[in-house]
Amino acid sequence: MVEKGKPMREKLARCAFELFARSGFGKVNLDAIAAQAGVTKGSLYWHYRSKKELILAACDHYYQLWVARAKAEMETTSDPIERLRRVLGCSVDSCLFDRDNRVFTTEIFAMGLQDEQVRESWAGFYDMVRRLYAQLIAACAEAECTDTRNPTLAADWMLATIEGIKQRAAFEPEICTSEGREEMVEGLLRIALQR
Amino acid sequence: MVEKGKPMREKLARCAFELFARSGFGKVNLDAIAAQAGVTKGSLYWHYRSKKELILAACDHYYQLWVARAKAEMETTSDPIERLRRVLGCSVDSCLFDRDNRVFTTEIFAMGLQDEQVRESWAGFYDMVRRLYAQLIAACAEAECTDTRNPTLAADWMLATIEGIKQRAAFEPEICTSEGREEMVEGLLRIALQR
Amino acid sequence: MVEKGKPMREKLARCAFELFARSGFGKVNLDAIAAQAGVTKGSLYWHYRSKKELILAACDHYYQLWVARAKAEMETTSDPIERLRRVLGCSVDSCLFDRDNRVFTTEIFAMGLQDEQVRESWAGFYDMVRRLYAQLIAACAEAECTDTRNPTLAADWMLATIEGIKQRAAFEPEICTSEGREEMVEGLLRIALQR
Amino acid sequence: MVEKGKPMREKLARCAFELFARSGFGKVNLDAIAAQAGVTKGSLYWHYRSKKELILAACDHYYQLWVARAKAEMETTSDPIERLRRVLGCSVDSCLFDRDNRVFTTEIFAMGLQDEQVRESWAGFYDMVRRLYAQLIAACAEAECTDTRNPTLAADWMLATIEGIKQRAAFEPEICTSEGREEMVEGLLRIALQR
DNA sequence: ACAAGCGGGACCTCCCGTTAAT
DNA sequence: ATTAACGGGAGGTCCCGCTTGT
Repeated sequence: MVEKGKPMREKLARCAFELFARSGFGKVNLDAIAAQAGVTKGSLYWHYRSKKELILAACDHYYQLWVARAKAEMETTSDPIERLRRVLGCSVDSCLFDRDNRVFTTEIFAMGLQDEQVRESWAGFYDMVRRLYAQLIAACAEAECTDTRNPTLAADWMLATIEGIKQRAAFEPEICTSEGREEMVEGLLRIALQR
Repeated sequence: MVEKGKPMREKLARCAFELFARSGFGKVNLDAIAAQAGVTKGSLYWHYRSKKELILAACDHYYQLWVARAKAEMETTSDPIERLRRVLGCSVDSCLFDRDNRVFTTEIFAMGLQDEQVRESWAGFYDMVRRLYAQLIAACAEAECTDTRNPTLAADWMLATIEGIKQRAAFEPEICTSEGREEMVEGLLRIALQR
Repeated sequence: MVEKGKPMREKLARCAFELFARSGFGKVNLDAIAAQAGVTKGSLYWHYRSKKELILAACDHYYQLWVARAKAEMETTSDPIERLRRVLGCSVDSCLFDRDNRVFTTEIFAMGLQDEQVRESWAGFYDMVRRLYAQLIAACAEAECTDTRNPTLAADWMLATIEGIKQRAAFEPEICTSEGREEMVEGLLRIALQR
Repeated sequence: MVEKGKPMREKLARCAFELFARSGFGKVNLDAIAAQAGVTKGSLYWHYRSKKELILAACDHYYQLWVARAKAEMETTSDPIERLRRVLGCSVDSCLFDRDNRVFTTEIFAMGLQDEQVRESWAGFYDMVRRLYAQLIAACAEAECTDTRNPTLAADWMLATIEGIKQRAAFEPEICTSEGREEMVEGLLRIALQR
């Protein structure tokens, strides 16, 4: 079973994502990505016209992964607060325990500061995440369990804090425990629901 | 006055910082840094034996800049809350209006994920910043103007949020206004003082 | 006929050998080798990932040359002593009249003192040469024309002396004549056959 | 006691010799040599005008060492054969047990193939060594203990074999034992005295 | 769609020799 | 005699993107 149906284009994007997420854009060359996908660079250039295109494809791959994970988490419960808590837990897990996620998102952020297209790509993803969190927060408000007046604003503050947690996790391994995770999730919930 | 007394070593570190902060580590080559300092690459090698050494020197330069700015801000008032507010304002300004600061810190963070020495360097700076904020927050508590029980914890959450603000600023230019600045500062004050 | 069939990889090894044998490893750069082979340094990198790999390839090329020459010489006669004499003559010729051979083998020997891989490569070749000479000497003994008891030992002493002849040839051009050659060959035969 | 009387020029030559003998000419830079001598490169260039001059000075230093060792060995006995045996033992020791000696002489030999001055320098030393050995061999003949007719020729063959022993020692550590040493010395004596 | 090979160039590393000052 | 600092440049490593052929 050599991965039929899934065309090579997607496989290359996935392999690119995996390697980029391990070592960053600068340290991964196109030969390595092609080799990881079982082809050569010439083939890679048939699917993508440049390294940057491949980076953007890796981003899209990452966004899809994120959405799939969030959706899966949301379908496990119908209680608004629990739902928010679980998606938050998902985000916190990525920050605390998933080094690849830290590397990839940081690389994207750094490149986005210099490159318009990458910035737009990431901004679109960020908006989507914000909308999703705002909806989750609004659902909590509707359930009368909180008095949140501006869900989008609450989501902004919460997302900002998540970014900082990701950074702390990289430099303070001691917070990357299950206890730390619970603290972070509850703290973020307080910010989100403005309790 | 062609900068005597300050040796070339520091000038190189400063030039390196400035170029790195504009374009990132990957896009700045040693020739450019040497040229900016008015010497050649051969001379640069006499002061720093590798690009990484130069990066670390640029970091130290950045840390000194940060400390100098924070100290200058702190000396403008003796009121604890106002003092915290002003240092926070300083941090927020860096995030919202100083693109170079965003680029440089992000590059450092990204590199720190791959390199032990850079990670340690940044971790040391981060600890220093945290201690400073914790002191400022504790001073507010002592002045009985708040009931903050754990200044270090409060500083952690606040710093995390600042990181996120930096990221948002990169992708949402619309928040980079003086009104946005005031909102951010007040919001961070609330987090710091747990009101 | 621009050398088809023989892939570029071998052509590069041959060009590398020729240039190395003329000027030594240190004075030959990869651009020169690539240019000699009619390609650029970028292409060279596709075939060999480092200068050292190329050096080892040049060694292998040299070994093949040596073997081909020895075999050709051996096929010219079936008399054991004459056969030994001719192979010896081949070796002596290399020492006395082939400056490239002197340069290349000396460079390899010098590098072998510092580098494990080169040392192993050369040691393998040396063993092969020793076995070949031991066989030739043993064949002479079998033909009852001598009382050599230990062909390998005899080969060792003989090869050692050949090395010294190579060195003398470099510093005493006056011994590099056809008369000198005959003296050397006969002297080495005496050592080999322990007469 | 910081080495008075001996001027820095000689100290530099000695340090150069030691470093060259460890790593070869190519891998030792002038800064390292100066540092080893406790000065800086600028000072080195006051004493020597180029790296090559320093190499030639290191050669002279080596020649002096060799002569001193040989003389010391010769003064331990007055018996001609024993005297020859002891000087030979000295040479064999250098080949078998002194890696630095192997490295340095090989580097000199390799460089001599490309550089006229180095070649002349080494040739002069080689002649001196040959004359010394020829005298020792002639002394044995005078003592009627052998029928050597041409001491210089005998010395040539013997020295050639010594070179080969040096090379074998580099690639066959198993011959570098005290038993191996005795075999070599006796074998070389047979060659020298044409027994 | 894919493979092999190639072209061109950027960049870091490294080092020799020089100079101004002491 | 000695030092800090510098200039200039060579060379190995590395990689992106292209071409050709199948």
